[in-house]
Amino acid sequence: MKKPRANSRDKILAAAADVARESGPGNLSLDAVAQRAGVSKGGLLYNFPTKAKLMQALVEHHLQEFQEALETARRDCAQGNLLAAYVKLSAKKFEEDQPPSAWIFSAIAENPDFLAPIRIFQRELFDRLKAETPDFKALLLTYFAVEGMRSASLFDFQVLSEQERQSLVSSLLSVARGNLTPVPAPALN
Amino acid sequence: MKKPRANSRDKILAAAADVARESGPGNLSLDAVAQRAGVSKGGLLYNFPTKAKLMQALVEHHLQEFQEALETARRDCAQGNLLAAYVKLSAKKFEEDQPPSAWIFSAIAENPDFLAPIRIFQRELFDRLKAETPDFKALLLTYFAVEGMRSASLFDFQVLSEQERQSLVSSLLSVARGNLTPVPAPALN
DNA sequence: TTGACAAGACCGTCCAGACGGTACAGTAAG
DNA sequence: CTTACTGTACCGTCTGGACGGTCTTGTCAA
Repeated sequence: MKKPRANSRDKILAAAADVARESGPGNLSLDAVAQRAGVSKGGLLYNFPTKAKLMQALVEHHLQEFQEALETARRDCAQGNLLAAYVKLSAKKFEEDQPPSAWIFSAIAENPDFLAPIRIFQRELFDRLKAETPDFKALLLTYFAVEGMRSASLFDFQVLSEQERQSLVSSLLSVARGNLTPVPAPALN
Repeated sequence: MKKPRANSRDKILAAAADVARESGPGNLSLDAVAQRAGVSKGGLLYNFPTKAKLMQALVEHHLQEFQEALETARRDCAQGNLLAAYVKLSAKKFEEDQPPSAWIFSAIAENPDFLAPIRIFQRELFDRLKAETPDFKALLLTYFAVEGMRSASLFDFQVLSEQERQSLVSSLLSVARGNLTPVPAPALN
């Protein structure tokens, strides 16, 4: 709880993600992470006493970040439409050239149980969407199409052109806003 | 040309998938695979001279299998609708309780380049779909929703109930068959 | 028919290197 | 004095894979 020299934890987390991307998810070694973070191995193990803890922190850090971004995006979104915010935020992430995604595979390789927090997150998010979205079928379509795009970006399948992707995103947004199918009432806040 | 004792290659491939699922994708060792396949390590290395070759074979085997299943599904499908066949085949795979998917993570952990054949496959499939599907927007929606479901099944995110999944699949099928918007009417067939 | 030979298919062992983690002494800052 | 490290040395384990030997099967001349 005292002050770290510089914020070592965050540096290490970022370094871990970098190493995973550059050396491949299966070659994430503690030595490499320490070196990359500009930290001694002792220092690394001081912050994360075990590799598993590092992975766990990586997952939790990412989830927290996404959560906050989602809340922000929602505020910026018309009528606080959660589904639309989700689509928009996800689309923005897919545009980034350097997907910081490889670390996930490292975590899975280390131990598939590290997916559990993500599972919970995903489930809760979907439940919220279910509660807030009037047209359930539209939700299903939109949500899974977004997940499909996420999957494509994760595995680096570049199937769509820039143009096509934008077209898809705007389709999704209009479905999310309830335009494609007859909708009983606009989402109330 | 010559006769293998029993079909060792296939046994090894299956064993590798099993071990990946049971021991975790990061713990796929040659010894474990050999033991599981009822083959000595030497015998394993004879069939697949390196671990990388094993992984490659795993990927190619799977791709070939999927390709054949898709062609079959298409023949069984009304009007040879490729998109509908794709939806149906994928939906069938998602229903299987025991997703043989973990081996993919092993391959990625070993070397992310093993995704390349899958990328090519995906791209070619999408091009075929593009050529054969009149409504491009409907294709985008359907294709990525299917990929989203595949992703969910791969990571074992069980967000949907049985009922909900069937509802989504039938929505997708009706979109695939050329009904412009997702339709509330129950799909036949 | 038989025996010799070659090649294919597989076994079992050994090893060098990598990796996670420990231990511990030192040190700069607050 | 405590916190937050650095740096070095070290240990035990696991793993890919090289290697040499063995068993099986097919071929073909005598």
